[in-house]
Amino acid sequence: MGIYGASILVRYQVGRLGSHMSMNRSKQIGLRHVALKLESLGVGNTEIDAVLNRMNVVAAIKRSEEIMSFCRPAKHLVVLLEGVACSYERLPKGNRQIYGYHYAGDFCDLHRRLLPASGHGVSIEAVTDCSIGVIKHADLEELIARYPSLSLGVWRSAMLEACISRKGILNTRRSALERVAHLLCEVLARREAVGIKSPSIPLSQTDLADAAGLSAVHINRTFKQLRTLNLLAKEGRTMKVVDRSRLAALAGFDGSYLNMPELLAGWQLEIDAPRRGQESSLGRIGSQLLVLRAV
Amino acid sequence: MGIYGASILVRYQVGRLGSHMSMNRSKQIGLRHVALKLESLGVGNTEIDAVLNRMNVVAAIKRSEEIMSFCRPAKHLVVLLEGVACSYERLPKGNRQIYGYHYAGDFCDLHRRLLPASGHGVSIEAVTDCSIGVIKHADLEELIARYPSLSLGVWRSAMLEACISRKGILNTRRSALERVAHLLCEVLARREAVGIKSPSIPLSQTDLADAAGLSAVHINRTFKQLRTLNLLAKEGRTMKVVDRSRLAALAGFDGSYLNMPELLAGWQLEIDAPRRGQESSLGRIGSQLLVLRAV
DNA sequence: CGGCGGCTTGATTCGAGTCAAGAACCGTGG
DNA sequence: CCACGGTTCTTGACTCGAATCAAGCCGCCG
Repeated sequence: MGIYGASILVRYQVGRLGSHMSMNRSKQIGLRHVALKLESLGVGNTEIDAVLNRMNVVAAIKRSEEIMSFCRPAKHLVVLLEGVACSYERLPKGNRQIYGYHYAGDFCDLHRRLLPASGHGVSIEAVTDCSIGVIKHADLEELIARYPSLSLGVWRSAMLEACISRKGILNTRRSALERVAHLLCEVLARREAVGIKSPSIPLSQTDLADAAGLSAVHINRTFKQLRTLNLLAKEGRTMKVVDRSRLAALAGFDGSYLNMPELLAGWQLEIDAPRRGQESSLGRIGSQLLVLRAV
Repeated sequence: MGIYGASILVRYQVGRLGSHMSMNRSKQIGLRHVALKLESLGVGNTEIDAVLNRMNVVAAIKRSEEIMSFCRPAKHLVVLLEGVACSYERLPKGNRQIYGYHYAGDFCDLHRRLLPASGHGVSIEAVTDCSIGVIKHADLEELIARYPSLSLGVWRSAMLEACISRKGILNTRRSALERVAHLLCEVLARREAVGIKSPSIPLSQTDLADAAGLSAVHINRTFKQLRTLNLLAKEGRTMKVVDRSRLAALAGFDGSYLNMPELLAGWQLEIDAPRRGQESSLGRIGSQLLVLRAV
């Protein structure tokens, strides 16, 4: 694929990089993720190469650090190379709403150049230790002008964000149990897409509460409920998803909106797998719970 | 500006067009809206002309009709020329969630071509009588490849949708009163952007309930409350906004996310206008209400 | 005239938030 | 090794906002 074709200028943020990771390896893995992401957006190999060639800073961000504050005054677009970040906004009360999680390969602040006013108030924070790369807005725009497939790709990427946000809105209409289940399914699916197949979810309950729009206390109770249903289990400090397909069934999760063709097999059709001819009961939580309990 | 420069091929959908409107006039107004929209997205005049030249069907849709079902099998992109539509999705229970309203000049189904799977489940319905135009996906993509400013524009448009959806998520965290106020402010602002300056809102309470994510009953009660606060008034069948700035203050509405530079003067700064030095109380509804009542 | 869709209102239920206190689990430094 | 302060998790009791159920009303159109 020629991903690492040309020489890539990498400058290290002195003293910020975790000492344990090999920089070359880290860089390569990160760039591969960007390449995969672009590929999933329909961008051609030539264009991917061109983008990677312009990416010229890599820095490490520690857990719970603000990512955007790191590169003022925003002449660059930030790309996540490794780790998980989240974009969020704070309500007047202090309360934060997490809009979504970003994974390796994702563009973090597409809005900043295009619609500075619209993105006002949105911040991005590292949920785990992260490494990021940047690309100059001017460079990216030049490439977009040159390569139609790239312009389709970034368009698609923005559209995808919109679709995911819409699903988020839809999700607020569900009960807490379904909502949390849906959120977990989404997180799991997106992690798999970047190659993390572990069923453990490295997010604190507070994080998940802010993402689901529920109070931390109620998230906790919901988890307890999911545990008694044998869908989740404790694993030391973090949660582990025990039964993905039943979790997806409970959530009514259909991952097709995530635009990950290669993953759909595992998720899409399991929703009505458990029962035939009784689909009407699947929609209702009350009876749904009873079914799951009985089995 | 040369909007109507070249000859525009317009074919009428026989028998569907409302007999009372003059087609030429309707067509021109609609196209002007598309031009304004594209302009607000930063698209140049040459490109706007090129897009308008490829738009070649105009049809009328009556209130509460499904717009998407009208043009299968989706080789075209649908553009709203006149009227208001809404995109929505239905929950398993039958319950519908309105994602947002579309106004004259908006693209309705950007996702269908780019991310068919992601947009699955989303429908678009005419809220008032509408007229629509279409443009072939192939044509649009050809233009995008040719004109960088157009590709930035559609990118921006998708991004804008994402930002608006995000605000929608944020909105679900507010109380019903603030939420409804915010929704009304958004509707008002977007209507103004397309030249409708009337303070009356032509949406049924059910529509607003589905958009706000509240039950119709509770929307009604909230309206009553807003009326006793002298923010709203009944005007025959529909609602009329009496005091825009106090409504915006109550909602904590900052319209800048809507990307409408020309409108910001009227909205942006009024939020903390009523009181100085007491900003802390503005965030809290309880006291906020008392303030409003006292005045 | 009747019927129907949208609005209005009351009574009741219930899910989720808030408050508060305790327990388990860090990482840190003595 | 243990003592510590600080998160994060857990649980209970209470409150409250919004959904639901139910009924009556208004205005419209056939």
